[in-house]
Amino acid sequence: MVHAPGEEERVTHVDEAALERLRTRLQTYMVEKGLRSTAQRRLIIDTFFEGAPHMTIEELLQQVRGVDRGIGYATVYRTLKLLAECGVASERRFGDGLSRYELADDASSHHDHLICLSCGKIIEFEEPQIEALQDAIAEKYGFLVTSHKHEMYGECADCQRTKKSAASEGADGMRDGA
Amino acid sequence: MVHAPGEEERVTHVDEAALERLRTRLQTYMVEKGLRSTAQRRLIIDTFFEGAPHMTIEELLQQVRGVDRGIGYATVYRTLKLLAECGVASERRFGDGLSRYELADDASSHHDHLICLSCGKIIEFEEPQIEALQDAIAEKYGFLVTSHKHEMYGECADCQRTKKSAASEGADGMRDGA
DNA sequence: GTAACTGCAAAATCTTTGCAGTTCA
DNA sequence: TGAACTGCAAAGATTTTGCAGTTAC
Repeated sequence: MVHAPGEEERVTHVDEAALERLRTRLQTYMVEKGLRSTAQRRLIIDTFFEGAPHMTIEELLQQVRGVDRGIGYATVYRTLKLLAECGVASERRFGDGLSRYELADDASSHHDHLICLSCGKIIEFEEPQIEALQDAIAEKYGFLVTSHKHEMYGECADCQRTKKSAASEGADGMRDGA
Repeated sequence: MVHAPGEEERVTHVDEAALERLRTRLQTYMVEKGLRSTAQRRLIIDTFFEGAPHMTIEELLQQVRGVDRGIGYATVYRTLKLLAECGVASERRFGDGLSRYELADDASSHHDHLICLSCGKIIEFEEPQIEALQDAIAEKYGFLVTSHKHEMYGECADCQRTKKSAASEGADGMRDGA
């Protein structure tokens, strides 16, 4: 769980029932398509379900390699692609060039992101009024929305604080530095 | 201008005064940093300022090569990076793995995007109420927002219509074809 | 038994960088 | 003149793919 230390933890209370639903969906999909359950897949999938909310491929790989040293990039890529295909996971990119995956919105509720460009922290938020306005806009354009992405980039409270105290350390009793 | 044919064209009325401001900002930045104005840069920059709203690097390169066959990828990349550095352009990624650039928000007004996954069309929209809600959320988390991204993915009105008529063609007496 | 899966390494993309020659100021 | 710029090609980074061997069903 990578959440803002001082912040109350919003939104990421994963709903157990929804998690079960996702696992069932995956199960069904795999049976339908004649896909197999291998040790590697189980490990990757479990790690993904239980791990931090916005893991990169790299992070996930490192984590599964902690259990099974021999797992390769390709298997992780292929497995996450499988999860995305059946709607259990969504791929997200936050502009740092890395792909991250998160559980589909059924499990954690509908949410969007605040991303700190200083420390990389990702905070989730939820705002029903924004969702409502979005729907209105889509309707106005006759657009059928299947997914959306709403991200705000900037500096989190902690980093602002750190920067400010670093600045005042620099000299003496002066005020805020630019 | 890549806009929905039937749609009223929103937002992309570029404000000439703002455009001038951006050119001035660029000019100032280049002088400050001791950067030079070369024929290639001028061509790329003009093409970018006058071209379609969300060009990819590839598209921009093709367009400038129409004028000067010898321009290389690296120069386009470097020039757009320069524009982004001085706040004249912003890089955007819409999930197809390509970088696109658009003029900074000073020129066209604050806006966000509807992206059609069927035909790739990008529609811009503007919704002050959403901006206001965003600000409220950022404040709640003590977050200092420097930029944001709000995208809705789905199927545009045209593509829905096309798909529907394709479906009814399959059967009997259908109506309008796209 | 066989079709799906795995790991590896090679390939494919997109973007950045190093270099030698060119050009703006 | 000389630092900045350009084009090319090589290098990087991330993701995908081909293949030969392995394994689930």
